[in-house]
Amino acid sequence: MKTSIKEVAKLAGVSVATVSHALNDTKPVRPETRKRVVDAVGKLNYQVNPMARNLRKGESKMVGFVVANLTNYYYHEISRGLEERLLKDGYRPVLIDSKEEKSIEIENVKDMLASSVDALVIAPTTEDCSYLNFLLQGRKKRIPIIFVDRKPTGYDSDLIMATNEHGAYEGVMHLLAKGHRQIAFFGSRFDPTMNERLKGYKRALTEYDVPVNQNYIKLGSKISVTPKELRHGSCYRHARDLLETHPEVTAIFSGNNLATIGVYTCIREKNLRVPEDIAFMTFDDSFWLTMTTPSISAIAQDPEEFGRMAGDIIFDRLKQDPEAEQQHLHIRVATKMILRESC
Amino acid sequence: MKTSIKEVAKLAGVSVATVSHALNDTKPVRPETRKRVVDAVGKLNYQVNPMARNLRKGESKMVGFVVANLTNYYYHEISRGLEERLLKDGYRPVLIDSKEEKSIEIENVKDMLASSVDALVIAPTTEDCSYLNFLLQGRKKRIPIIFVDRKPTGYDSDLIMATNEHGAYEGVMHLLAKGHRQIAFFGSRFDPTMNERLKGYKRALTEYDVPVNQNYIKLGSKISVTPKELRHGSCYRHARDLLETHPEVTAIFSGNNLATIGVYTCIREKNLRVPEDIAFMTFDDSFWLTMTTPSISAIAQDPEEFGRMAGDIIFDRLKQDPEAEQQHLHIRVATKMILRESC
DNA sequence: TCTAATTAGAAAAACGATTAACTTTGGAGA
DNA sequence: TCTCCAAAGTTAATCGTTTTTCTAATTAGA
Repeated sequence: MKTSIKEVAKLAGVSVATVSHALNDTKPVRPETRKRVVDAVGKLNYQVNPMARNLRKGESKMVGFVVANLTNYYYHEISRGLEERLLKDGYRPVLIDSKEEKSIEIENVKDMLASSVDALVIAPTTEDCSYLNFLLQGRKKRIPIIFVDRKPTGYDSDLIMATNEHGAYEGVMHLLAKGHRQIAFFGSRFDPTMNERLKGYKRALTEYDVPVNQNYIKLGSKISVTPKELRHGSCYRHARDLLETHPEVTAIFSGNNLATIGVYTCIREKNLRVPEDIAFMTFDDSFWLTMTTPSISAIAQDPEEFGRMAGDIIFDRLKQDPEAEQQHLHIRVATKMILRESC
Repeated sequence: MKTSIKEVAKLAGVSVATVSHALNDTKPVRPETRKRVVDAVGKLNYQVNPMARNLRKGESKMVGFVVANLTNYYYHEISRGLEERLLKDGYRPVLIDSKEEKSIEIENVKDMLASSVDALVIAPTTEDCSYLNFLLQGRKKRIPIIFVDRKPTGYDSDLIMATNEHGAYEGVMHLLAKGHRQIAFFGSRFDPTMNERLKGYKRALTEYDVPVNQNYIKLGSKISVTPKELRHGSCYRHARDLLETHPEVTAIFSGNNLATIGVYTCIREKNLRVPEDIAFMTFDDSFWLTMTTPSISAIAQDPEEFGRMAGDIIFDRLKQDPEAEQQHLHIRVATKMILRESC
């Protein structure tokens, strides 16, 4: 064990209460006494034991971040922003991966609640988050819960996500304006967010009176693997099938970064010229999209900003009276179309 | 607050001690009594409060992972492997970013020790880790400390890292075998690991009787930024300078993934043909190295495996008698050369 | 049948802080 | 001079567990 407040008290010749008050400024302490305490702290290299403090104060200074799929570096970026914001107030994020499995997600949330985190950020795997009602029942103190990236049903709370429908709409409109009419849509998996993007895709087509062809819409399986394995995952196979059976397709809109890895790998292996043979655009920006030849146009989000915003909301909520009826924030962050060489 | 062991005890009509013993199998409990306890637990949806338990037991079930630079997704991969291994035994990693700053690293380690983590994994920013001697002094119970990726001086402990010297040697030998003689070396920053790679580079040159030209060796600054910003960071500028002032250079060996982002961005912007105008090889493999045209050859490590190995060592150490004198493991994991189109 | 050993459970101490409730002292105001 | 209040401490309760120690009851051995 380390040195405790008791030994500090003994060395300083005061009671533990006085040490605590001196250190936390919770009660007036004579300058002379304070000096004795501070000296003792320095001499003993004392640091408070956070477990004892947290147990007593009923808090943990931890924020759980339950991530749908840590394979997706997109979430790491959110985490970066979140961490940056939390550390400013002495809080820490604790990540856990749901691997795109609802059952794991539920376990994760349960686990986090059991660890008595002070707030929870959830990037849900599925739409239905009603399990939260069950998990939270019977709790006296309610904790802030912020959803990011995907909008759940069955449980309402603060929410931060991109203008997915509009972003996809804008991207597909660009492809249409360039003259493309046979445009395919790929997604790494079907979830509420992907659905919004798909809607944007369809709306754009409809606006140009292009019929929606279900054969052009391909959604991958939800297994969670490393990015390297994604190169030849389900999106890769779907892309290969589509390009072989539907050579009339002239453009692809990829619904997210993971799908792009598979689809673009396929395009490369088939030695298709981009954008001449096939135009390409993706949702989500990444540093490597400028390393490809040609560089890849994208509908960009700012995930780090999502993380910082989530942190802001958490501290707002933490400051509020937990009993007060609260209006949930549903924040939509605008996407930005970044045109490069691929379309 | 949530329901505590007290209420379980009351409902089951036993003492808290009995509840604890029944739940932890630390003492024999009559089947009938146990059933009453289990029923009460179920009815109240009771879960132990980990802070109370940890306070009492003097452990935290957390492993601190102090990362040199979380911008580098390489460390996220280590973290993935580590988390996977730790979760199997009910432990959790807690990440913190040192942003390539020694002072931040020291604060982070101090912070982690104060949080009473049960073990520490450190990917150090600097060679000199003697500060640990100071931070650890006066602790009764010593905790396992595992270094990954970079070998420190001033404090000896378990260590896991790649065969950096050999990996770089092998890569540069390949370039030499292909006929290149003017080979540049880029690194994102100078640290012990980069130094090992640089040595491998030099040894290969020497073996071919090629003099080492200091003008061909460029090391970036150590600031920590996002991968997107890295595209035009110090490695980018160094590459631009070198390619303009030393057109005789025909091949580049990049010392790590971050440097590659900058260097390759420059190559692309200059519209140089790879490998005809300039051959390219990098240390560290990434999924996007096959998305570029041409695909990029790499000296691959398996960072996830590093994480798992670190976890294994931690549990070994935790099982050992902490007083026993221990032999520190210095594990070197072999790299693998993956040849693609860039050289 | 009596003693010793075993078993099952309860009581209480401990972990290391915070904090509410007391004590003591000194000074101000009437 | 007396009362009251504020300041600066101390004592003790508390958070929710685990674990040591204690007690009572049962069992085993002779």
